[in-house]
Amino acid sequence: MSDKLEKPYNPQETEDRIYAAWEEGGHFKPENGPNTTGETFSMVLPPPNVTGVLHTGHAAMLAIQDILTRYHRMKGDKTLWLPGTDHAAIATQARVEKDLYKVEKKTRHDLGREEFLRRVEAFAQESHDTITGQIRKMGSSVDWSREAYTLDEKREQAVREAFKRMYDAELIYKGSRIVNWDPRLQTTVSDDEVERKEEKGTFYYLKYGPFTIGTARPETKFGDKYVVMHPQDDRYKEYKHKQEIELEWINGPITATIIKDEAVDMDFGTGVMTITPWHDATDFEIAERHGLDKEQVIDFNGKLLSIAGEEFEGLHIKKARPLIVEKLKEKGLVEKVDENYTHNIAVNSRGGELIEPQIKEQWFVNVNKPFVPPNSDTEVTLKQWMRNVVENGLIQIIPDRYEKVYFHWIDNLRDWCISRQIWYGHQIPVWYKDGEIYCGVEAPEGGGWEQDPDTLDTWFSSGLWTFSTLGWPEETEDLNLYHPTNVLETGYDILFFWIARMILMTGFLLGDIPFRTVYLHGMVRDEKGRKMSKSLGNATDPLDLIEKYGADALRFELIVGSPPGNDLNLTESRIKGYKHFANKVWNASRFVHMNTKYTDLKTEPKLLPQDKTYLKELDELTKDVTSEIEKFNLYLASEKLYHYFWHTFADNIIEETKERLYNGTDEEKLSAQWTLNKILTTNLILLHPFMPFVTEEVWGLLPNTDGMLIHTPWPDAR
RNA sequence: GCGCGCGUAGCUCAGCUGGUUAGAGCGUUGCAUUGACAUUGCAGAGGUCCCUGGUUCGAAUCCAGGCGUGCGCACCA
Repeated sequence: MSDKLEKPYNPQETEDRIYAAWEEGGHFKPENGPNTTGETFSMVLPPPNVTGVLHTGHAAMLAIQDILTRYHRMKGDKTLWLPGTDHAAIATQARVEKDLYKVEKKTRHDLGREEFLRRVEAFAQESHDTITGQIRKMGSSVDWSREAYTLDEKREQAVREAFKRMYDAELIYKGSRIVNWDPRLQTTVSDDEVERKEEKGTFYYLKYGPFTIGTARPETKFGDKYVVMHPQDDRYKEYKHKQEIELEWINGPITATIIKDEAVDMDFGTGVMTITPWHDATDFEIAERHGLDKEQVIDFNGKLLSIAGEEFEGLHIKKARPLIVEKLKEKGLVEKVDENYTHNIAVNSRGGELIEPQIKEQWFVNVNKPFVPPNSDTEVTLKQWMRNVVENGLIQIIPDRYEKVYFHWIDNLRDWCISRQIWYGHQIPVWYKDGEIYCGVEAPEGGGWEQDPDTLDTWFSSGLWTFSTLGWPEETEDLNLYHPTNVLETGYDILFFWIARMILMTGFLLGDIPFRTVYLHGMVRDEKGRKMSKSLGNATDPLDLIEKYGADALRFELIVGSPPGNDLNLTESRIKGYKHFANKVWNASRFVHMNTKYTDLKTEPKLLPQDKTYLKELDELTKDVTSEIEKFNLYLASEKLYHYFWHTFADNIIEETKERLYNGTDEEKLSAQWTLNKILTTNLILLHPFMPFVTEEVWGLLPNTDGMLIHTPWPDAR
């Protein structure tokens, strides 16, 4: 065995073998850990989308979570890190639709729901296999025996149960409201999935009777029969008490009603505007406030309706706009044109298509309706609940500056639109028959019932993740043992999408929190701090980096010098440096091995004062590293270990002991041997969460160690 | 408009609750090394710690203002 300490360290030869030994030995299962403290420690893995492969951001997430997991396992907590993947509904469907069209020039409607879903599932399965392989490559010590999928049968049960309970409590309702409609994907998307993109366009000033109104979208103006002004705008005071005016509009004379509303920004444009309540959220709200008519102008495919007149009906808005502008000009209704107008347009962040607001009947979660949570007798709304649990410290967010961001988001939160007109996802557990409506976990008895064709927003099922994975709605032992989970570690970019929704769901369904601590990591960027993207060509595949430098080195790079919440610029030269470090660990171990292998070091010999000093420093290190990990300062813990190992242990202590090892008395020699072995083995333990592979490999090759390092107890800091 | 972050060596970045000669990786200069390691060691060069003012015995670190830069949210008729 000991001949294996060859040089230099070869991660490629080592890592897969070590991982297999851990996995096959059942070492990731909480039941098999040392479990000496009587405490549990649990985390769920934020399930990666089955839309492709993992990126370096995932790698960072895996590294951080694995460090916490290994630390707690070694410390003696009954430790569960539960893995899984996310069906990602719209993202996955869009991906498959894109491929389908590219390769076969077909749409999902050409295939039909059943066949199309078969294709998506095949794709998801393939993605799943790739992803779980990558998770293994990173060294993640997840309990594969508990692996879950957001769209598997058990999770389906949880989703239906959750839906039914919320429906019965009237927290889920069906209503006609303005939603974000994606005409290409033919589905709604939630407010958080809409992204604002800057676009250069043209701004038209139109003559609207005595007023001038501005618009970037002339094609929506056909039905505009309300003109809105600010009630305090003195420029238009002559109209303050006037209700109606006659004017010439695109398709002839109309009667317009003058509305006064404070939503108008007096400083923008001319301070007067017309509204299109069917296709704009702000306009919709104004119309609601004043009880105005709402008329649809654009259909769900982006084509103009009959309100546009025979001339334009059926035309797609893209084609119609120049024609409409032409007509407006002919009629003398265009007063001014601003060609250099930049504004933000709404696009679907899951597919990049323009969003057209529409009024549509959809399912919503009411965030303002009071309910009584389980285990409680006071009423709260979901909004209040989400705020309370963070405000009163039940949930701690690291870094804490994100608490402010979280509160701000809650303050702006509107009812959550949860229905999607796509096929891949959890179909809504509601059935209809002759005007009757039934909501249940199972389909109703008897024939003639038709299930709602819509599916649920992917975040609805992810919101249940901390407990649906543990067996809920059944009262399982896992649920009792591991919920609430201790830590939820994820990127700050999904604070709203996911964290907030988990808090919401867990609050209503369990009257509890899903986790005690939220650890947010930053975005992984390229060396120059640019976002990694396929189009820039700067996206790095973690597998390539592992191949080149080893998973230990990559993990170290993702941890050292990267405090919670800070973006990290991934630098290859630094990864190389950490590969050197792994090699340093290897070589220092070789040295200790060579000089101790024939010596029995089971009992502590009489130690020289110098060695006692070294061991005292070692205790300091242990104390420091432990406390930094407890405080989630992994970046400091790893840096301290790096420095101690290289510049204290290797550069000083080893150098100093050489003289004694080669020329000292037996007593001096034995003291040095024992000390070196002690320092090395302690460092291997402390380093193991950060660099699991090289440390486990070395541990197995040293003669004075027992068992596997993964289950070796964490040292007490005296 | 509201909020948040960052500005430290040529480059990319650490520096916790203020305390001695300010650190890392890579790069760079010189020397050394045949017995853990050239994936090495030692030594060196290189910094007005963005600017101004304040608090303090003492500030890269705390406070205020400014400049630069990045991000989130809202609005965008």
